[in-house]
Amino acid sequence: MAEYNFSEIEKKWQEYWKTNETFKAEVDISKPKFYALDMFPYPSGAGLHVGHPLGYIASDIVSRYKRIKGFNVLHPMGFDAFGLPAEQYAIQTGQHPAITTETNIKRYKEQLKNIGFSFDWDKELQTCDPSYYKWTQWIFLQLFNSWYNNESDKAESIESLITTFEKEGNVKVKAVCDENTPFFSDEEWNAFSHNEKQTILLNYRLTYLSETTVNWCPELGTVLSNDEVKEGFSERGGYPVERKLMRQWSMRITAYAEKLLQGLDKIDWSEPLKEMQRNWIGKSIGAEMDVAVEGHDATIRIFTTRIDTVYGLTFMVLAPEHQLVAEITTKEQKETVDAYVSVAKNKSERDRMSNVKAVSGAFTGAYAIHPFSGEKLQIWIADYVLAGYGTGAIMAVPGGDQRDYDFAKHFDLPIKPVYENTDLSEGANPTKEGKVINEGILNGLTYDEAVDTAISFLEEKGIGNAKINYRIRDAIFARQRYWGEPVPIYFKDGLPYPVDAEDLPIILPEIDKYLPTEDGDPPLGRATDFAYTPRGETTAYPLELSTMPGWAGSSWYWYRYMDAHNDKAFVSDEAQSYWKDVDLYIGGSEHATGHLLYSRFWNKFLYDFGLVKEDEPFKKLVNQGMIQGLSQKIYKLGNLGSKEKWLNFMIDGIPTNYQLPEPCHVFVSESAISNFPKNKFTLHHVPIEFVDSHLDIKKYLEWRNDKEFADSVFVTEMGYWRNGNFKYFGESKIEYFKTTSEVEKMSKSKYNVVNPDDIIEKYGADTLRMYEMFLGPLEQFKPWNTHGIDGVFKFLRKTWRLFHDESENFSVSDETPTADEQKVIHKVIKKIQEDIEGLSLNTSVSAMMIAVNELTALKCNKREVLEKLVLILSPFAPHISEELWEQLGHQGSISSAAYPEFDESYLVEASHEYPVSINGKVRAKMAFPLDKNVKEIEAEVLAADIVQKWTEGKPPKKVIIVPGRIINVVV
RNA sequence: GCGGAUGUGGCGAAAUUGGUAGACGCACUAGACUUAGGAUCUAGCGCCGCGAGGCAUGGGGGUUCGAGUCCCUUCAUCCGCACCA
Repeated sequence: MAEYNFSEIEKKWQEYWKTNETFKAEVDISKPKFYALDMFPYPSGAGLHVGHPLGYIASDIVSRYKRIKGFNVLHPMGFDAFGLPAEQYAIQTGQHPAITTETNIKRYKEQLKNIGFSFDWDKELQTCDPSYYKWTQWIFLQLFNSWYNNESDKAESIESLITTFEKEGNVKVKAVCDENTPFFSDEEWNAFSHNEKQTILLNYRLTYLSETTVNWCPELGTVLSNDEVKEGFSERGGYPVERKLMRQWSMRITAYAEKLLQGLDKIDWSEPLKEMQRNWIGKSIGAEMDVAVEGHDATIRIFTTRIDTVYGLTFMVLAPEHQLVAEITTKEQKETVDAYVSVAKNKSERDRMSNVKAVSGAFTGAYAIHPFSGEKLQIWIADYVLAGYGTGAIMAVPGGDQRDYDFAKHFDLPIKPVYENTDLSEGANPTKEGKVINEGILNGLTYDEAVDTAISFLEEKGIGNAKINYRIRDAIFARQRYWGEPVPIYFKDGLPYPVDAEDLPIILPEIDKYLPTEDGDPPLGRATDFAYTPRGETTAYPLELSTMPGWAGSSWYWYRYMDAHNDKAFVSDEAQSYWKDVDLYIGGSEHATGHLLYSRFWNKFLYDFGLVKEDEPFKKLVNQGMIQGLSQKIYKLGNLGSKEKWLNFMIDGIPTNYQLPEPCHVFVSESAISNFPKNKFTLHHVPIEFVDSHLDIKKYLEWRNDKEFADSVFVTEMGYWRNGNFKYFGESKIEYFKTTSEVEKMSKSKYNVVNPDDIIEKYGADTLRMYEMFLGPLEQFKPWNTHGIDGVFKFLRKTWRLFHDESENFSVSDETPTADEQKVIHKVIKKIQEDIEGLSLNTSVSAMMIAVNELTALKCNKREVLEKLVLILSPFAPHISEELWEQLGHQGSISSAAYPEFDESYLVEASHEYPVSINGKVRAKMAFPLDKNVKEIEAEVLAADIVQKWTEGKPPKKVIIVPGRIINVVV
């Protein structure tokens, strides 16, 4: 037997697992289930880097642990395969995105397999596979055919709504629907034409087509949802995004706002993540109120969270887009208002954001009547009031709100205090403390009383009510792109109709070019015969040309893994009743307001129809931190194109000039950078493989592969390198050219990607797995560095040696372990168990190292101990564990073995075994856990309650002592 | 501005949840074995001090017999949202 030969062992066992289908997960009601899920990757062209598997390793450790703990574990992997990068690549190269995607998936799978995950590859899914997206389309149809009933507080079939309309119209219906839906009676409904009915139903459907303001990205040629836009730029590609009015598909996620919020309380997610979702949903409790406009029938409806401050209302502000603006603006003010509106309209989202502090607005010339006091109030428009939130109009209370205050100061509008002891000379007083002053029915009341009183007043007068508002908007659900799921909708008379579920999937058609058509239609407009003939008809109607957004396929995929090959249903009832929900979901926090919110939404919808068993899909969720790369950069004098003739710099404070042989590119070592004037450099990324404490200049130039750079000069603090030769400025000779490094996200363009395959080749997958865990807490962001990896590798080699003698032969003893050996192994069994349950995987690796060190020191080679050691090691380092398990004489995979029980009696400290007595001072023999010595200790009893506990009871069970002092007594 | 998190050696980090701070690993130092060492083993390794000892968990204050841990305050860094009424 040879030394620890990881590559041979790893190959052998990966092969074994594959041929024996070791990790196949089938419904087995005799065992408890455990579902460990990873966020499936989008297979990009750059391949996996060492950061990707971090979460997968963690979930794999838990999966393997749960298996030997007796659970039936579902641990699947698949690919989120539709998306923009493959399509952008297709546009550039003409290659079909399916081919790019397939190639990338193949590469990903190879890389994943090298790491030795216990995935059940039989369950693999790809969102771009028609047998998968058939069911994505099917769920889309369910949403299209549903509405949300606020009365029953769940989604119901659209048929039930039609029945209600036919019987009693929509007046009594409490639905989540378009706010502009007119009221109608049963007679009116029945008198509507077919098309009118369909148009109205769109206001109720949970996926619907409507005219809305969307995020339009001209570069990508598509609309984007709110979570795909970051600070006015597209998340993918970073292109500018505009607001634009378009007829678009949306998902009525707002119907589930309250449930999505409530549900957060019962799931085990990290607090920051829940907070992000709460923030995104943005519930605020307040009131709505109608404010009459002088000389008009129209009233302005406003939303406020501070109805208690209504007496501080001194003017009104409308959003520039508000529909009443045109109507109420006076002739005198028309020009000013129109000008302001058009400026506001043309402001891009970015300009608006960068200009948050600037106060602007225009007076409409109209006046409103204060609903409580009857005072006359000026009506203004301003872009600090958003059309998209609340009612697009506010009551301005400059005494209580800083923005209103700034506005009032700027335009010299009146400011009134609301609460007692308010100083308004510097700013508004937004607090709720004290009593309301100022005249009126709220005078002298506290905040709570004032709110109640004001709302009662509004209700009495019929001009308002309490109101809950949510910030979350319906999600735009269409992309004018090719590489996505076709929307199963056809058009007749310009109205959308669902494709019959029997006719799914609507296959993504082949097209000649992946660009919009000349008419500006999405790329699907290029397809010939992309049409649908409804059952029982002979006419073919055009199908929807948009495709679904990237998040469609990922909003339900965890159910598909349960029953991946079912062609009768998206998941069988049997599989779903067993696997139910995800016990542990690991993935990045960047999906907080996208995937994780949409998934919960779809899940709750499916739950309403009894299609799934749990209303929350992910019981426990952990965000793994990103592993960042350490980029290497070099300084270049001037721009990339510019050449230098002279080197002007300082040495020891003396200005120095060197004439270069001819003008050339000049790179400067980090160590010499301070010799040069500042701000003359540009920084360029260098592939990290050329840097090993210093830059390998030859390799770098070779890589540049550019004649123009061939004679570049590389300046260090002592001289410069050129064409393989070094010229020194003085006596000293230091030739190393230093780069500068920076922690950044790993990416191809920064040349800082570390491929796990390289690590595996050098150290093996088991070392990679353990090292990634050892790096630090799972949730934390951390840069990748290989500095500690030797330590982990040494540990595995040491472990191997416990089982083998000096001549590398397998050698274990059947003798009974000593008490010391038992203590070591039981301590670590307990620790690992606690750590895995708590996902504290970095400390469990440490614990394992300690155990192996201790066993090595004890020269322990007892079978009983080593078997247990292999078992607890197996989730972390499965390959070496399988090999050792086999050498110990076991048949088959270790994953069918049982996790060892720990025996508490080996772990009890000696403390309570020694008699203790009390007499002012206490003498006791105590075991000290850390130095493991039993010492005689003199301790002084200080705390009275301890003395009492001591004297009341029998001999204490446990006494904790630090030198000189008793610190606790467990009776 | 609002919300959330995090601050411990040269570095990654531990700390049984209020009980000997710095486990474990890296780096470093010395020694042993070696033809050699980027192999292995042994010892040392927070700071000050020859020592006894003293000081140390971003800073300041508090509660407690006892605080990295709890409370108040302050500073710094990171993340999310951002004119949300």
